[in-house]
Order: sequence, then C-alpha cells, then structure tokens
Amino acid sequence: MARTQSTQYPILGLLCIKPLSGYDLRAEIEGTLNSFWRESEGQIYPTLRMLEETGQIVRIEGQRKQARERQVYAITDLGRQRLRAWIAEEPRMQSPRNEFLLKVWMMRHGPEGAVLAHIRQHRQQVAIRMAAAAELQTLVERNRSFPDFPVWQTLFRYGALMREAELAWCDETLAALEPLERREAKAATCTRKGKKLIEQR
Amino acid sequence: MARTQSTQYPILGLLCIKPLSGYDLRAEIEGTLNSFWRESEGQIYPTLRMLEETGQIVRIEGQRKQARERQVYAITDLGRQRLRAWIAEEPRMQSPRNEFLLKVWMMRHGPEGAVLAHIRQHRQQVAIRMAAAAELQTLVERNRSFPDFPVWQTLFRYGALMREAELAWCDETLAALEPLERREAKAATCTRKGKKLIEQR
DNA sequence: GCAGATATACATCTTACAGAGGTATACTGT
DNA sequence: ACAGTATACCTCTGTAAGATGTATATCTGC
Repeated sequence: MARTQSTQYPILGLLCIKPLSGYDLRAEIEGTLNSFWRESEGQIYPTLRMLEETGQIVRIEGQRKQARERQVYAITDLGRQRLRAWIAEEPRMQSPRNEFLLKVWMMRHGPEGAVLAHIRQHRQQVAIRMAAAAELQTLVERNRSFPDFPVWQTLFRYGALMREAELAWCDETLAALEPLERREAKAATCTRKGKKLIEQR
Repeated sequence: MARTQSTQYPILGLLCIKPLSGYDLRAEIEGTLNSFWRESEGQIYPTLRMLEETGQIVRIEGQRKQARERQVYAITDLGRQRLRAWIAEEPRMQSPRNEFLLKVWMMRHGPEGAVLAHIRQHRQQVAIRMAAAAELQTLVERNRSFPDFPVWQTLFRYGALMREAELAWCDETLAALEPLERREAKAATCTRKGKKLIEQR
C-alpha cells in the first residue's frame, strides 16, 4: 500500500464534516476511525501541506506567520471532487502481516507453551475491545437522527462480528492444542534421555 | 511495525523446515503463509544478507563468485535460538488501514451506489477465497501425520471463521443500506430542484 | 544448433510512512 | 515571578514496500 498517499483520504473525509486543525485531525482519526484506520503522527502535517498545495484544502485560520498558531483547514470543491472519485475506485486490501498467526504457524519452534499463552492473551484483549465497543455504541445511539447513523451501525456490527469470530477461534484452538502440546512435552521429556526425538526434522 | 525487520522471522521459520534459496523463500511465503503474511519481493535478499552477516543463516550452496548462481541458505543454531526468543515475545498487531471500511464510513460523500457495489464485489471475492481455501485444505488433509498438521488445521479454521463473518456482514449490510440509499437518492432528486439539500452539512 | 521468447534468480532505487523526538505557547500552583 | 506541566504543532530518520532493472537458464520452432 505504499506509493498511494492513502493518508489524504481520511483527512479529506473528516474535513467534509467540518474544518479542523492538524491536531484535531489526529485526535479524530484516533477517536472515531480507530477500529479500521490508524494514522502516523508524522504523516498528517506533510499531507496537509500537499493537499493545500494541490488546492484540495484551504487554510481558513492561522497565517503561519507567528509560530505555533492554530492552523485550521477546510475542504475545497476540488478536494470533495477528488474524494468522491477515490471512493468510487475499487478499494485495495492491506497486505496482511499478522505476527500473531505467524507465531501460531511456527509454534513448534518456540518455547513450550509460549504461543498458547499468546492465544490466551489475545482472547483477553479481544474481549476487552468488545466491551469498549459496546459502550461506545450506546453513546452513539443518542445520535440516531444523524444521516450517517445507519452507516455507523454497520461499522459497529463489523467489529462485533469479527471479534466474535476471533473469540470463537481462540476457544476452539486452545481446546484443540492445549492437550496436544502437553502430550508432546511429555513425549519429549520421555525420549530426551534416549535420542532427542524432539530435535529430529 | 517499522524498525523491526519483521521479514527475518518468516524466513527463519521456513529455513527451520529445510534449506532454501531466496527465490524458493519468495515462492514459499507466497504459497503457504499467504493468508496472513505477505512479503515484498525486494525485501528478501537484503534480509538474507543481514541474517548471514549476523550468523543466523549460512550459505550452503553457491559461492557468489559466478554471477546468478543459485544461493541456498540454511539456518544455524544461533538463528534457531533467535527465532525461539522472538516467538516467545508478545506479538505486535499491524496497525489497521482498511480502505474498504474507510470507504463505507464515508459512503455518503461518494457517488450514488458506488460503495454498495464495493460491498457486493467484496462479498464475491471473499466467497472465492473461501472456495480456494477449502480446496487447499483437502489437499493438506493428506499430510495428516505431519507434526504440524493440527496447527495447520487451526489456521485454516481461522480463515474460515473470518470469511464466514465477513460474508454475514456483507449480507446484513446490503440488506440494511440498499433500501436506504435508494430512498435518499429519491429524496435528493426531489429536493435538488429546490435547495440542494444533499449538500447541506 | 541457434535465434528468439520466456521463466528464473537476484539486485537496486525511490518513496511512503511509523515512531520518536523537538519546540513554542498556555495554564497552574507556589 | 517562576518552575512545572499540559497542549498544540511540527520535523527528522530509518525501515521496508513496491517498482523496476538485469543477468542467466530453459524452452521452442525452424
């Protein structure tokens, strides 16, 4: 997903709602897009400058003369147009880099029980996120009348479905692998005296 | 996930199974880790050099004297040790950058029906991957006796659960948003003659 | 047996961007 | 008045993704 400057799109999307400063944008991305989009601190300011130079946003407050003045940006018609065009393009998928599953895949090369511990830990984190999301959802319920409300609902639902599946997998997998790893460990200790069976490959 | 050189770990993991060349590694990552790990073409060779310099792998074929000779690498004890230590560390999560959900989130700023089309397209792709995974799984079933077989099973199961959830979400969401977008479009065309209601914000 | 096409194997270069740090201003207690 | 801390904004640097380049091996038809 390099070479695409995908940072610009969440910025344009948020500026469609209302004018914001770089700092606000950072906070909004962190707060509302968090579950499916994370932005790097250092990418927002360069991107704002690029968007301003290409006329997709304008600075409506702050002259950049005195230092550290609050700079507020608003989207232009061109920006809205570009965003619209981008939305119509087919979305590209992030190339997966799932360390958790990679460690599961090579669990036999790690220390005894380490990966099972990761799975238990993962289960717990997912459960925590699940509770947090449910709480946030009840907060958002108050804005039922917002035109974007139905879309927000579907996004909550997406998170809920994924987390449910994740939890189910953790439970299944622990049930399947826990007895197995115990048995293997026993077998290994039994044979280690003789031939180091566990090192064979 | 920068600054971590995470590319080294799938390489070490694969070399635990058997010695391979850079080209082989690329093919193996593409073929077997594909569903949760993707590696960039240009990252494998620099990483191999780094691993060789730090003594985690050794070249067992190919002298790098004559050009374009096949270079085969094997893991060393140090490499195995490092991998083991890494597996024990808590896995870090990839920061999400889901263009698909981002477009869903801002669907009202895109052209009429564009995002619904993306959702239908997504549904179809997931269904295709689902069928492909099922086929691959029947192939792997033949290696029931492999020590890694139970782990492979859980990884297949992970993919299956996620894809099921994904499909369910697509169906739900299409059912929820299709009638809505149609109604809004009608309302918009009705009022556009008067006040451009759709532009209000 | 060789000319051209294609696949394989390896390498480099450019650019996006994550992470961390830095600086200036505003506020707050003493 | 002054130190300490929080806020708002901005910069720098290393890592790695992805594109692209190039050399060698293998195949194909004539």
